[in-house]
Amino acid sequence: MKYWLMKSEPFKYSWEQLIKDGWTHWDGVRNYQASNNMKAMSIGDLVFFYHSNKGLDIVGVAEVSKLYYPDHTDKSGRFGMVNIKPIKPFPSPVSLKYIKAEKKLADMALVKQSRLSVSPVTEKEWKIICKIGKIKLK
DNA sequence: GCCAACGTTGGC
DNA sequence: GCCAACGTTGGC
Repeated sequence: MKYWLMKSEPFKYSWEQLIKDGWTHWDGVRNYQASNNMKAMSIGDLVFFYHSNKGLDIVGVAEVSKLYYPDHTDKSGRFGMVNIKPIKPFPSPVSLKYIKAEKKLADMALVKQSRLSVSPVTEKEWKIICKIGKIKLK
């Protein structure tokens, strides 16, 4: 089991929209590091859904539901995507502010590489954030 | 709206 | 293969 974090601007594609849709393909990534992270995902891996620009918090947990495949919106054929489906919203969303203030989370890629839209999360970080956000998975 | 960080492009 | 110029992301 691996853990990830994916960013989306809520006015482009929000958590609420994901709930409505039931699933989505994560198209539009044009960054090798982000794309490679998606390549490394397995079915059932869990994903924090983060709202960038507006909101600035982790609002829900999603699950990888389809392995990396070519992004049809990328004409160059260099980048791919995965599908995800929503699992659960956070009863208490975890803000970037909190993550920055918490020493144990200071090494998160979200903080260190603020421009990376798909990043890995360690098991330790995952557990801390779940606890803070008061989310119980199954 | 500004700007720092950083990825990409293209000339050499 | 280097690096300046440029574009984009995203927090503030």
